[in-house]
Amino acid sequence: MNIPSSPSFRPLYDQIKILITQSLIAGEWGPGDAIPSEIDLATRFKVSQGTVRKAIDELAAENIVIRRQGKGTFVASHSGERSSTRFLRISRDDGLAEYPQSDLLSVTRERAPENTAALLELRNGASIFCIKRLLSFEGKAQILDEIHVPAASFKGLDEHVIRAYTGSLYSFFESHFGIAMIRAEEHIKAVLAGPDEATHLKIAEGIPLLRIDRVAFTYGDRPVEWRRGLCHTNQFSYVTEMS
Amino acid sequence: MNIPSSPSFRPLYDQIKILITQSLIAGEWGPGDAIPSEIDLATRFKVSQGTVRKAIDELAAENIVIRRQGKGTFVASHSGERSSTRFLRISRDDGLAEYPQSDLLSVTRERAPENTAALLELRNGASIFCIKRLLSFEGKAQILDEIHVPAASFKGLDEHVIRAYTGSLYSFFESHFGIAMIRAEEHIKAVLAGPDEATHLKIAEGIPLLRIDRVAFTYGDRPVEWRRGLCHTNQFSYVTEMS
DNA sequence: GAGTGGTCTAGACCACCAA
DNA sequence: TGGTGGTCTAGACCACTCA
Repeated sequence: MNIPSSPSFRPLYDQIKILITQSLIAGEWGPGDAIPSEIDLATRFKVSQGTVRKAIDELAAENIVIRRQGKGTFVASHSGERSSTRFLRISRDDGLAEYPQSDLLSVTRERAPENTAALLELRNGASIFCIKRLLSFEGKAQILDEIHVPAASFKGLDEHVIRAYTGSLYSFFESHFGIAMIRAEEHIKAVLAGPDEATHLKIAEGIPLLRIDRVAFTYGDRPVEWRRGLCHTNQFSYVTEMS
Repeated sequence: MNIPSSPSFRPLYDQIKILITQSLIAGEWGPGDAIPSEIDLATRFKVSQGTVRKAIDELAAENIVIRRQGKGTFVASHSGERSSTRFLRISRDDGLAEYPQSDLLSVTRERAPENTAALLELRNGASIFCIKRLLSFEGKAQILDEIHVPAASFKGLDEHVIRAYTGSLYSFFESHFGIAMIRAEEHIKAVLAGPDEATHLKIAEGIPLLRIDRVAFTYGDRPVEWRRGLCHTNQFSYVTEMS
């Protein structure tokens, strides 16, 4: 009879992966920073380089970390021209990529209603910030966003700090609150433009829009943002790939 | 083993990966089949098991092949309850998963117009099949599909063969034409239901719908299907994940 | 128990980058 | 030139499956 020493087998590299993730949660290395070299981590954790390598390989596959041959391994970030478009799935039908301009409409503090609280794993009525903004491509308004984040994690957020920042919202979240978005789930429906959307997107009521609901997660799969985007898709499409 | 240094460096495992892919294209192993064991492939290609392993790891990451510990490595297939939903991103808001029922509307032979030909990499006017069908969840029509495939690759396709088959369309393509879909790109817009959609989906004209355009690819990134789905999203959503 | 994929190691060497 | 990630090997052993 073989009694398994532990209820479930856990490979070494998986444990290493967890340890690295914990260091990321603890903020030992922030977005954009280099993490220690494979050899350093191998000696720190007392395993072979190959084992550390496999752990980092998986983190890289999840876009939590980025490898650069000859330079090192870096914590993924939403800063920089390339990475700022990482979570932006809307693109022009003619394929020309362009980063949208963001116009802030309002920042308010609210109490989380039931469904918002559930999605962000907060208690009902918890304090949240609600950011409304308009994304425009080539000066034409295309997306009306309503973004909700827990106030507890984003202390000090207000209209002025956001306006003072140039760059993507997630890049702003990283640099001001140390919160890195690493994964997101989206649920998409087709809806009709109401009065509010019609005004901001400068279209007629009744025009069809994509309603894109997103929950975004940080390290440890902790949900930290819920947003709803209403997107005018006359010259734009939501692009996905699957395999 | 000595690799001659060529203008661009190509790792051994990458070459192995290409060789395996070529065997898949040649039909040496079909969907659902087991491919040779890592050791067998290692001796066949005269490399170490670790190198074959890395090649297969990548193929597995792309869902081209599926590893099963203790059993072997198998060519990915759309047959079977689990895999038939692999490319279906529409799901009920309440989370209950259910495989839709398909009602065939028509199968016609047509000449590819310019844009269809371009997407499928055919010459203008090439012969294609056009399949129209209705997908229903719990008896309620939700998606109106129009599917285009090159006639040259799907010889003998007609209404009767499709009707005689029970199972997903991609499963049918695999078993009857040996064509396995391994990757797809989708472009999504919001549109209004026209007369045709209204009739089939039993809704009023002007109801907002998702218009989902897909190009699907086989081994070697060869496009073999273009489809447009019009989807009623009252109780359903298109679900995606990103990282 | 034989065969498969999965883990882990140790070591050699290559490609890339920066100083 | 030294450090980093990337490749490749050979071998030992573990976990899983099935006959």
